[in-house]
Amino acid sequence: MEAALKAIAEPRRRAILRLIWDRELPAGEIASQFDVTRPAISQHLRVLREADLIDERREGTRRYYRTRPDTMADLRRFMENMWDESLERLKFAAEFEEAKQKRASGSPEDRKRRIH
Amino acid sequence: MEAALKAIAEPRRRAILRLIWDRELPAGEIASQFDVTRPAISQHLRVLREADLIDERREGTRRYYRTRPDTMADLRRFMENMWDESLERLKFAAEFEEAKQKRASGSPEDRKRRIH
DNA sequence: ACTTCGCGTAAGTTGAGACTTACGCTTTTA
DNA sequence: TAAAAGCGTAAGTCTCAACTTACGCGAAGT
Repeated sequence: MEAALKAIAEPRRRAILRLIWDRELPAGEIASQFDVTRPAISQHLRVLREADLIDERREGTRRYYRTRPDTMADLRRFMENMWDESLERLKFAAEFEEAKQKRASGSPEDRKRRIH
Repeated sequence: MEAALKAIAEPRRRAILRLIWDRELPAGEIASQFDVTRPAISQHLRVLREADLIDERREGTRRYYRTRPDTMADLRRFMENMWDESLERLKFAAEFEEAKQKRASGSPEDRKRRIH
């Protein structure tokens, strides 16, 4: 997950992922879409593969790559969880503040505490 | 958006975001939660602020920070869009393949093309 | 006014990462 | 079996980023 996050933080790797989302493509054809050398793309493909973001299939001398939907789904879920957690904690914090307000308006002790 | 993605790719910055999700905290208290020096945290806070992921409020000599829910929501939407696009393209590719199959089983020309 | 507090910033170091060129490996083809 | 195709890997360069220590700055206390 950590590896996947860092992998998609790189714009060129996101472009590669988009390129092989709906179809598998040999490394050479992927590289031909970019203005960097083939080894550079090969190294990007390695990063993506080690993050489980793409599959590799060898056929003769060619290597076909394709984006893995399941890991992409994990990534999406991770962001959703991050968001849901934040919402829950916000709700919790709001309730706590409300309770504090009530206590404060009731007791003089709390009123004093609120000053400082 | 690019900046936000790179910002959350760093584990320590995600930890900071979680720390100030439901409450604002002065820089010093944030730094005290980690085993790196205060300037290091200060620099992380700068990255997060420039990515619009946190808000800064100055009060006297203190600076209070808090996570911005709206930018976090943008980030979540970005991942969802990435995912939705992939689904659409997969569906499109599947329909195309199906059509190709039908044509192939009908015409001898296509059958020959399919071999190679 | 002087000091202390709570910070950010400057400058330097170190390691990671995005590239390049050179090379080597495996599979197909002549 | 020799050559070519289609790759990955090694090694080196350069930029960036995550730290460190040293310093500076404005606000608050004394």
